[in-house]
Amino acid sequence: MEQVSHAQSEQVFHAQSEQVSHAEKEPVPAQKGTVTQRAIEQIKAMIAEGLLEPGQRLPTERDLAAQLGISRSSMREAIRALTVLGVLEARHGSGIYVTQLEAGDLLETFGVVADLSRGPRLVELLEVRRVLESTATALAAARITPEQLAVVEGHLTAMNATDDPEEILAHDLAFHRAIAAAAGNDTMAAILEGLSSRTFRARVWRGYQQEDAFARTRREHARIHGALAARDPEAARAAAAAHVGEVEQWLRGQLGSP
Amino acid sequence: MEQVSHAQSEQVFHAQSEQVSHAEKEPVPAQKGTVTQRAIEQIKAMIAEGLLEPGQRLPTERDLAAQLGISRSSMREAIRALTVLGVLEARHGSGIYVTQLEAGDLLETFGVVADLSRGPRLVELLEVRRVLESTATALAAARITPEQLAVVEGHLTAMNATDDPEEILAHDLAFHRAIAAAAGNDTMAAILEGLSSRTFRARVWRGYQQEDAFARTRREHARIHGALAARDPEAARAAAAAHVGEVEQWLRGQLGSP
DNA sequence: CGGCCGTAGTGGTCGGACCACTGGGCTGGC
DNA sequence: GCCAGCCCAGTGGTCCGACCACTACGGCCG
Repeated sequence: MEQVSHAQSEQVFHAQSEQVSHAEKEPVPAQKGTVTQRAIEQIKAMIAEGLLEPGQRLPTERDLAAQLGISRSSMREAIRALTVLGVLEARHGSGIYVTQLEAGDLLETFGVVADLSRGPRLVELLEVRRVLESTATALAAARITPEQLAVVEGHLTAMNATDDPEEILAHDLAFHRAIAAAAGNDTMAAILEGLSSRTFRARVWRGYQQEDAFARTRREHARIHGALAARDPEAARAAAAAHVGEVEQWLRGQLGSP
Repeated sequence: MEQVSHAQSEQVFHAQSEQVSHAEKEPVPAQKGTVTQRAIEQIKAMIAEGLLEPGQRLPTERDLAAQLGISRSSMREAIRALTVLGVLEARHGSGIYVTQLEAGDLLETFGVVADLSRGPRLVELLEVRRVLESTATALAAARITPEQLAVVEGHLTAMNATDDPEEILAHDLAFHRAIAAAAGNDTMAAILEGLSSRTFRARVWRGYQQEDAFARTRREHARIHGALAARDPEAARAAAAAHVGEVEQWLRGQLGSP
């Protein structure tokens, strides 16, 4: 509405486009895509080739921009992009650093998928979670240490000791997180973390908890814990699959009757 | 080195910081994080709440920036961030649009994880892939249509008809992609796509193919195809798990002797 | 010797100018 | 009357330069 007259037609052609003035002997100047996109790829490539180690500090934005022959603005966009991907980390006043490139760093964006999905895709996500969660639980049954098992048990009892839905949800998350951690596959744990993100579960639970879900959930969790304590991978796998599958089936039924 | 004298100490304090000058009755002005980060969250929230439908066009960068009370530069960083996440899509000269928010759009970034992972995490990724791939193959065995099966078969024969590693790799990818598509879970297919990204597999294969891997791969693929044709989910699951597990075990052994 | 403080340096933000591309309306030829 | 082509307003892409907010380091003072 309040779009004033831009008057951008009085363009004096300024000699600004000498951005690639210097000699470029490359057979293909690789003018593909935007300069920002190119910068993203180049930084990614530098990391992939080992020129940038995890935790290492990068040159300043100004230097990086000069190095790749682009403006600081474009370089900042590239850095921002790699920041949200969990590849880089910018510390105000200090510098830009490569993250540890661990599963948790890179898979944080996975939560966005869960947050923005709805309808049929929620069921698909739960199906993926069922597969991974059951596997992780089975692995945990074989590898879990007594200390880790105690943590799991702690969340189980804490979850049974309260009626506050918020607290129950928190301990529910921690329960599964502890199991995933005990499975020994950080990547799988990180994916499951994303698939169980706070907003995602809260959204599903909003209606699910109105059923007799609390009692059922407690029973299922007890069964999972029992299988872990018994070091029975197959029982653990079955219990976990049934647990997630329960919610999955309920959600599948909800799709037809909004 | 060639860092010239910035001379940025002659700062005349300009009245520029009236960015939040207007009345803000919120109990907490939510000054958390950077303005760009806030913009990202706000746009994400708009989409999550349904204010922005998939495919819909957003206001211009300039309008959006004005709406949220930030500069166009910061807004552009936010847009760029959401672009790399597969949430938004910018078309030069036309406008900014919300993507279809399908699994493929949002999980495209998953490939970055595979590209930047190395060492033990590669094994973890293969373990995840083994779990998902075997499940997807089992599902496909139960649901695949004759047309889809024909496509799978086509890639199998094409892969057996050439000796060009590049071409074999391409058909190998397409073979598994076709199976994943037949499983009926787009989300799972998208994740598997990321786990089988071109650069990822090329890196692993670089050494793997020197063994007698070609013949073995062909045999395993034939076994998978046979299970699909026989509509035998359990056999398909086993064949797929063995196929991925083969590479997984080889890679596991490689870790000790670089 | 230790804490305080100044300051250089770095990421964060802003505003404006200009470039490159798209799309629809206008014009002119057929 | 219709279609092709041109024209141009609008929009994303890029660049620049200034300034703000924060960090880290080192010298100064008690």
